Amino acid sequence: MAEWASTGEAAAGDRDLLDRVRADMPDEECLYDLAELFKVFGDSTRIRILYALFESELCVCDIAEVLNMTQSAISHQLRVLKQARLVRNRREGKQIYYSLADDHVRTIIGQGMEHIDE
Amino acid sequence: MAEWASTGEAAAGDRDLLDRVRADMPDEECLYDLAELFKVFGDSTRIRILYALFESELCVCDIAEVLNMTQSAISHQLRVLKQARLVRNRREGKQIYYSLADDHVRTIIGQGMEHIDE
DNA sequence: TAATCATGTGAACATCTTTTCATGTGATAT
DNA sequence: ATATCACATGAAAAGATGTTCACATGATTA
Repeated sequence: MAEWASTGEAAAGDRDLLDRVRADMPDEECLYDLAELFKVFGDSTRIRILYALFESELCVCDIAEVLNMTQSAISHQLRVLKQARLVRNRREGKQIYYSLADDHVRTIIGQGMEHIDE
Repeated sequence: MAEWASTGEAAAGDRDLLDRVRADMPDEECLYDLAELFKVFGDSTRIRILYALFESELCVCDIAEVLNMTQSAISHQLRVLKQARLVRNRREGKQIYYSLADDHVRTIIGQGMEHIDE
């Protein structure tokens, strides 16, 4: 028996399997963007900011107060969230109000919650 | 006019709003776990591994070949994926086959894709 | 048993991240 | 205009992360 046919599952199609996997793989750029997106969710400060915005739009100093962090730290993170188009902002006088950009945020976080609650 | 009533949106409920936001915030541990989970998705190597496993279960060396990376690097990443319970494995002779642990993986990645395709 | 194959793992290195600190910008009020 | 408030931003320091390298483990075969 040839060595490439040694095991069940992966044995059948075989040389084709890896080719098929390669073929179905999205392009490099897409995968990179996807990883970048999840990286944004991968920080508890940013997760907390997003959760805060679930309730209502908030200005920077309010977020800072709720999370008990410096305004500067929050501002840096809001920039990351904005670049990922997860939040939007609008100015009102001196303050700038941030809100969730769309519903994917809720869905993604919701699915994440489901997974850890297993 | 008192300064705390200066703007529209956040002005009404007011002192209550931040309290409400604080109240609805999941506990620290939960938020941390959630961030940890997304951190796992936040690396293009791991995303590529997961995508490869969309197609079929695969052994470590096959994954390494498909991604054109060293077996060691893949092994390290599989450990991370396993600790996050995103993949499972089974032994078959010398080889160890990895597969997706559940459907949250597909859902989460799918939602991520939708977001970047905007 | 010894050799070999597939995989796991610890340490080291380079790189990237997050926060802090100091300062810059834009808007309001005096 | 000047002071003040809310926010943004660059640089630096501390910490976390991913890959490589060398080696260990576990299973098969000779």
